[in-house]
Amino acid sequence: MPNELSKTYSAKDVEERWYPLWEKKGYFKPLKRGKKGKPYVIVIPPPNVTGILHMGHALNNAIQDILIRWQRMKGIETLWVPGTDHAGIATQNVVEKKLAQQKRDRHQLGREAFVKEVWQWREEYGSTIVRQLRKLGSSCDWSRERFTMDEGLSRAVREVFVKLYEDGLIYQGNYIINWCPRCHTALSDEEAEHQELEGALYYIRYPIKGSKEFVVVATTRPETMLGDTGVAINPSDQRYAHIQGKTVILPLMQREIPVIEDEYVSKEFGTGIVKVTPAHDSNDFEMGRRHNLPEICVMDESGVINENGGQYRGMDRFAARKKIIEDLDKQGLFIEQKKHIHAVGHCYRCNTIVEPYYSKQWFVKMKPLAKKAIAVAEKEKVKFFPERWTKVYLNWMNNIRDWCISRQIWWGHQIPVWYCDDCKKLTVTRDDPTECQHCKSKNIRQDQDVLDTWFSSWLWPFSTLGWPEKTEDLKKFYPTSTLVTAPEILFFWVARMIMAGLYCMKDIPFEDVYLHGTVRDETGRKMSKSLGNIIDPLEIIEEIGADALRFVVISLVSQGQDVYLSKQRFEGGRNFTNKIWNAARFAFMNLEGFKEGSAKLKISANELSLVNQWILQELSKVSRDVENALLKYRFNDACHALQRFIWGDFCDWYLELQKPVLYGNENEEQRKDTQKVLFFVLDAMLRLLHPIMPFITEEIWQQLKNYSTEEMPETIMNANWPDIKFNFQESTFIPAMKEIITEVRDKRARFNIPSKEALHVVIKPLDAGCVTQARMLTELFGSYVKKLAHVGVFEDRLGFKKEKGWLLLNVPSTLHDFEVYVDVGEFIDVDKEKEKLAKELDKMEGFLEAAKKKLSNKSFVERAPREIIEKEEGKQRDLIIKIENLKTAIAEL
RNA sequence: GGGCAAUUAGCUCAGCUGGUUAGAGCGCUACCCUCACAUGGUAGAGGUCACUGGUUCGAGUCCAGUAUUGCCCACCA
Repeated sequence: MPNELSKTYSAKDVEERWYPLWEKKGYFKPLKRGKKGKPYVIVIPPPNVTGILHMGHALNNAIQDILIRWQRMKGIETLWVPGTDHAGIATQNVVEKKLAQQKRDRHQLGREAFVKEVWQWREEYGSTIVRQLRKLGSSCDWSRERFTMDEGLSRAVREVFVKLYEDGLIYQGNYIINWCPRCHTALSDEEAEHQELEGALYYIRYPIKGSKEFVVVATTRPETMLGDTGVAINPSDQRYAHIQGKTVILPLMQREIPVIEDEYVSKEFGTGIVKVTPAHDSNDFEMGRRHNLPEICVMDESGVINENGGQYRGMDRFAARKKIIEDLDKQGLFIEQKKHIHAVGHCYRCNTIVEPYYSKQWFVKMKPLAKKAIAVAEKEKVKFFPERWTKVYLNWMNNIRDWCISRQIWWGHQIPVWYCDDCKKLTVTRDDPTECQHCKSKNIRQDQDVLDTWFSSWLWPFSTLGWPEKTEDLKKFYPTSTLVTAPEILFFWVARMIMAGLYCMKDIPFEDVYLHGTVRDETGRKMSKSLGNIIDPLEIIEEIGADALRFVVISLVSQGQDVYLSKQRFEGGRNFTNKIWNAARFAFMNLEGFKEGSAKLKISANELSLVNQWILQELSKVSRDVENALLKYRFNDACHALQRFIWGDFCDWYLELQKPVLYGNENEEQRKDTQKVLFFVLDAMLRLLHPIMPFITEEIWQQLKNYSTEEMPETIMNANWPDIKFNFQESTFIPAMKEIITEVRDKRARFNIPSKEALHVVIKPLDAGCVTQARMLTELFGSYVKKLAHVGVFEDRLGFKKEKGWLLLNVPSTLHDFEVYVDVGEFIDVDKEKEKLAKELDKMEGFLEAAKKKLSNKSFVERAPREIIEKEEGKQRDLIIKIENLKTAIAEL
């Protein structure tokens, strides 16, 4: 019956079968079983509704799923809250693009119809990413799925806005903000991404009034001169003492503007004279305020020169820049331009160069919120993994600036502020007002702006649990346990969530923050659609399955280092799933007739063969290793430990060694024991692997259940995390046997001895006292060595005398009292062998030299710890023996 | 300008609190379609751990500096 498993693993059928079943049965919901105590909770970093699954998501969600599945199997109540983000600007852009294709635009539609259009778009496409997350195997509790604009979360946004306003932490004001001339909206400082660009520093003459002299200013943005209302020098700059208090004529505009003195001006940069444009530069703005300079805005919301720009009106800012320089040049006022590399802000959504723009916006005062957020990181109440991010976080928090939260777009949470046409006062309330709070006038209008997307995301860890209602979920699941995300949104999101949590919930939102690297292509570039270097995770899943994808991606994650991917890398994952599959097939073939309640092995050391003891010992080790790795978020370590055990220990050695036992009928009892152990190890192995590779483990495990007479859980998802502790007496026999086998195989390979040629191997006890032990070796391991190394005779012989064609094996460093010989007869190639042995001898003598030097070093012997010295002495003894052996072997050739 | 990472086999990377004969996967070479798997097996080659100093009995591992690369932050126009 179980042999229906096909020869190669087909991920697609398997994966499509299990996920719907898990979900339907409600296994992703918080389930109480086993351990009491604090539940383990993760909130998903909500992907944009516009999103489609990319490798970054795959990595991010694979990690979360591993943590959740692992904790769930440990009997802890787990919750993984999924959801999506309305992604204000990004989504609006997408829908606008769609409209444009239909030759429509949002202004034609009007606000209400446009918003409706976006909602419709969301209905249609918004579940794409959510469906794709399922394909990955993500075990989120979908019954709790949230959206940053759903009713509850909108309630939360409203609540926190009003609360902040009432606490005096939200204010409205005219300031220079980052403006995207393409999206037509203000951006926060974080949303303006600085990129180093090669620009130019333009040197321009401004005539001094009533004089033939000039002052020379240097600027990177000549077009802003149209709005200049002053020229500034440093008060202590002797070079310019003579122009203090003078007036200059602004070229092109012929405006008279004063020379002011301000400490801000650096004497070293440019000419030491700065043109002051208060409406288009944040430093100039502050300077302007200090000196009461007018603020003249010369651009409109699209970055086009407006009516204040005189003859340049209607020109795009960059066209104007060019024209202005030309015109200045004609007038002899342009001196030169010098190459200048500087960081220029770009819109994080559309990559347009942002314009510092003077406008009325809403802001959140951040300093008061940051205070506690700093403390919790310093006291490690919130811990960052890798730790180095703590510093980055603290640095940002300590230099935090106010957060511009108003956006001039339509898709988002409209700002809950109403202006009264009559008394001009503001109404800010939790429920939509019908009249002015102050004068009861009905002539009120809501603020047209919406809030920054992140103003809803920063509430995510508690808004998704029901806040501001006092729900059961909130009580039970807040604070959450681990946040898994990428460092790119450390400031945007993580830092702000910590502030919001402390402000609204009076408690941290999560205990651990695990920051993983960015997914890049093999040349180190970020994967992006525009670069055309993406590897589509869905395509990979289609081809080789989510398990293989997860395994590969996760094995490359090392402590926050970036992940470099190429398509070729996924082959390894496919091969590994296939290996597991075939190991299982083999196991099932050999469990024929086995049916026992052996899930719990109750066998003491002396009842099992050494090989069985050995694999159980290795299993204990790997279960410990995986546990430790996951505890420390060292996912690649967990992967490697499992791969090494499954492929190396289990498949390459254990299964191969047990073939004689399983095939042969000589020892029925040993065969039964081995079946028991095989069942046990396979079961444990699958459970250890399940968090990383959920589908294949479930598939095999369901088959395995057929062999158990004991009740096993319905799904491996809810099986227990194996806690395996075998402590058999360490045996030197297994490693020695492995060495003998390897060495014999080596001789065979190097001398081209055909596999049909059965070899003769002799163990020679070095003294009579070891005879019994040698006999044990040959008896215990005879069948193994014979099968795995194609040995015909494997015997022990006291006083064995080597003849022509016999070679001393260089191996069993763990067996001091024996020598092992193999007869390669006619196949011997003396020169080849000599060469190899000489090389080996050379190496060993080098090591011995080093060991001797160390041990004869007085300070080493005096200062090094005892066990290190003993180890070194042991090493020296081994080396001496080895060298002796090598020398004899060479001499006897 | 400030900060952070990285630099170990041809490639991609492990190497966590200093003590091994420095590891893995891929690739490479040779042999093997052996009754789980050729998406496989066996064996093998391949490294003066970027450089220079220092601390130490002992450094791939700690410290300082140099170089190269990448990332983040920053209002000097």
